[in-house]
Amino acid sequence: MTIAEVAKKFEVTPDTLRYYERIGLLPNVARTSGGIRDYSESDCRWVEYIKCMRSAGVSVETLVEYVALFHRGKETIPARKKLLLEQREQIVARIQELNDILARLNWKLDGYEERMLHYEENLKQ
Amino acid sequence: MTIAEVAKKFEVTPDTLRYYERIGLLPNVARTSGGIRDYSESDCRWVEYIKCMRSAGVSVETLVEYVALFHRGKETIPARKKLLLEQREQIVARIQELNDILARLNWKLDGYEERMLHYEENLKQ
DNA sequence: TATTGACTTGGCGCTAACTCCAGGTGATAG
DNA sequence: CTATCACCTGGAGTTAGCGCCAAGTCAATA
Repeated sequence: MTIAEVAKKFEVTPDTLRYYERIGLLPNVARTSGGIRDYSESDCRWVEYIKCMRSAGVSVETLVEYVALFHRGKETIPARKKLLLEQREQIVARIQELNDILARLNWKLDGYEERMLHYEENLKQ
Repeated sequence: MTIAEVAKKFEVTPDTLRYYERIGLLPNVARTSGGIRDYSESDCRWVEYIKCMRSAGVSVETLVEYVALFHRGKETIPARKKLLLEQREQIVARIQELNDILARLNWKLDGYEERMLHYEENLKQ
């Protein structure tokens, strides 16, 4: 697939794909004889995975580290698992935090319900 | 309270507090005769609220908008409520998104469990 | 009176993660 | 043959949200 096709499919810009390649997040993308990028199925799966993890707030730096470990082979499986576990913990903590804030926001919105009733009551007079 | 006291109490830097004031997020902070900031109880509640909403990912820009509405009085209550409802929706969506990613990460980690068992099995031989 | 030490302002610097641009190349359509 | 068009590279620019620093002021202490 060309860079434009991949970009469209996964809703990223070609610039972002080139950027990811430059920093080592998407290494080994094949080229045609003319030097044009030709993304494989595997590359696409990586793009999808990266998009997913990025949207979870995982930093590009961490993902670069993960990709680097992956390309060093089986011996890095424990290290990769450790990285994933850390990320999971962060996501769990983040969900907890957001739930707490959500509760607070709901409470605040209850207050607004009341105040709006008062306000509208005053308008009637 | 002085800026240093507020900063320590809410775990922000004095620079951040001055920054918030500059952009209109923390308006009307009183000053002593010498020109030194003197935070009121109300100011402190705002700082705490801002910290909370910022940690939920609400942008500084949105908070400035909310604060501006607040200072325009009761007539902006519906508008403020609308802002809060929008923020709630975003947080709910974010929690949903994170839960989905968490599920995927758990699934991936299951795969790592298996692979690590294989790997260790191979080491024994 | 002189020296701290916390505070003041204005403004430049910094990081992450892109985003854009100029100038150049290769394949294809007319 | 040339003109278009998508792609290439290297590098500079952008945005949010602060952080840092110099130079100056003020109140309290030695």
